[in-house]
Amino acid sequence: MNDRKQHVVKMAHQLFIDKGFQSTSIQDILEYSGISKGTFYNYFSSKSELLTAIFKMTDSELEKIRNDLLIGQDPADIEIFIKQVEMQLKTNRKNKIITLFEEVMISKDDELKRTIEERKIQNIRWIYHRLTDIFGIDKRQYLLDCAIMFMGMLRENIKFYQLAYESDANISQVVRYTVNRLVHMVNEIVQSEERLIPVQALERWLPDCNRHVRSFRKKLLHQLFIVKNILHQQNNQQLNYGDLLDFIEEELLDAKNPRKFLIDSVLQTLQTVEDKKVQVELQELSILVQEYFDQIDAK
Amino acid sequence: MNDRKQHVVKMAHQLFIDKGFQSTSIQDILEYSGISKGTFYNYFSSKSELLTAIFKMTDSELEKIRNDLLIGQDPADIEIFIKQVEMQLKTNRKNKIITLFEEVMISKDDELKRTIEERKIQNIRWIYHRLTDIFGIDKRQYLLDCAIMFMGMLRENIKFYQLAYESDANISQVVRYTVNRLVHMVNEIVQSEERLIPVQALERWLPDCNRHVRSFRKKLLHQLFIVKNILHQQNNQQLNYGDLLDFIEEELLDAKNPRKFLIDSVLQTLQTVEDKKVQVELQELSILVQEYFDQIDAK
DNA sequence: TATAAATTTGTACAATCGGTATAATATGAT
DNA sequence: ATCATATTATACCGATTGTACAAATTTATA
Repeated sequence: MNDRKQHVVKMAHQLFIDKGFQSTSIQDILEYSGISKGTFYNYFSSKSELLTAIFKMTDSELEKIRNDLLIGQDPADIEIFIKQVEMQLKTNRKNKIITLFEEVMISKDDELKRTIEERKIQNIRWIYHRLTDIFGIDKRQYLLDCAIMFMGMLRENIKFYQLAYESDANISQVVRYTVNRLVHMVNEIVQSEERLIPVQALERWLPDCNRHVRSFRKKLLHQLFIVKNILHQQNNQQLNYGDLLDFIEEELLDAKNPRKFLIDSVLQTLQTVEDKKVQVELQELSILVQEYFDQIDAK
Repeated sequence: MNDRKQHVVKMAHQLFIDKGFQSTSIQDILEYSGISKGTFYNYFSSKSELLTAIFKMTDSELEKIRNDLLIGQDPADIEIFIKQVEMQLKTNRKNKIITLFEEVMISKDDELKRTIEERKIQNIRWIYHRLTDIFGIDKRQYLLDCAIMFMGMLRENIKFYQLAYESDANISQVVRYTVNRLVHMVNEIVQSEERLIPVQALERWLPDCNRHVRSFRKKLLHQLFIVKNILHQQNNQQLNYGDLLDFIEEELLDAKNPRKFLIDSVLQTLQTVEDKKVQVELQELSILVQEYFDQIDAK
């Protein structure tokens, strides 16, 4: 994305946070970010499209934060999950994401609505995935229901807790309370063997068109996570390895035209790590990258 | 409320259901209900005020349905609670209340936002009250938390269940599943003695200005309920007694200028029931009515 | 450097929206 | 019949999103 365009997105986001989506006119955005109307409609076809750009940015931010919290940790440790949820709530509040979500579910733009809906589903999906880490994959039949109800409880608890305590609200207390309920609920549901929504529905909810892209994203992030994790466990002295991996992630997922030669170069540098396990996983990563560029060339 | 005005409210509601609030222009409403712009702004000061009128109508409808389901039943019977919740969901869906809610939380009209917020709190309050009926008043310290979480679970469950089954969605299955979770959760929370939000907050959330009005409404509905209940238990042959009680309710709560002489007359007719208990409760009712008119005269 | 291509600007414009104002007309009660 | 009230039709205001387009500016390329 263009630097200038990026700048407009940032400025608009700030305005949305301050004044809300509906109350911010396009004229406001033009003045605040110092561009003309023509340029705006050159970048975005509408105010809604600008908003989706903002969502994509905050999505990436959130995913990164979440993953970083997992590095070098046991995925089954529920304390890590709690921290992740807290961070999610914090960044969402910083970006006023929830307000923007609700504000948008009204708009006539069906495309935008679909985007929001998909984001919510992705979130449920992430929670479901983490619950399988924590409670064991053998309980997966019940864990989608649990993820859904956890989201509902958490949302409503936060809302009324804030209403009760206003500025003194201590969100982490709410998270802990809700997680405690969740733990008991999982046990109870597993025992009762009651199910509401089949896990298979999760895949059906996500549109086919993006499946390949998402699939690649997921695989890549997973593989990067594995490598980072190994390096972390070894407490590797050369810290810039982490930066190199971050660079690969950014270049592949965010850049418009990822520079293959650069990524190849970085991978080669990483291969100098004298560790069998790391080398094996890096090989996997290289294959993924190769597949990705093959796919681009095919188009 | 004027017949004509009522008609406009109905027509507008239909349009909102079909097209949504934002997408329905005032011009649409004028054409659909066959009035002029001047008349519209004579009836309502804004589109928002029209919406609050709709909410008030559906509120009354819901309250009536709920109460009728309780008549002649044991309040501690959880099956009645389930039926009440199902009916609530049904009428809400019929009136597209939830969609309208969400659509409005965006608007710049703070007064309207406050109205919606209050409605949600009233709903939590009702659930809390019913939970004390079902699980016992001694557990009340924990039942507000339970009511809040129940709402959250139910809402999210319905959303994703509908996403999974679309038109085949069987809401009562969702309600039953969620209530089952609730029952176990109540036991678990009582045992753990964990609390999140103090019950006292419930009263603080509601604005003082309406307290007297709400208080009267509540008392009146309660007293009417008692009388209806006694009559029902006796399986009284004269069915029009129920109609007479309904009339009192409508005249007092919905009419602009309740006709005291009519209500007095109806009360006199009811006093002819030859039953000590009914007569005592009717006396209570008469006192309430008297207090109400005293209050009006004082203004 | 010169020229062509792409981008950006400024502004005018159309259409729609919620809401105000008002003069003319219709309705209804006494 | 009269007079207050309710209703209508219409013009208008300011703000909004979005389009159109010629002129100016920046960028890439030869």
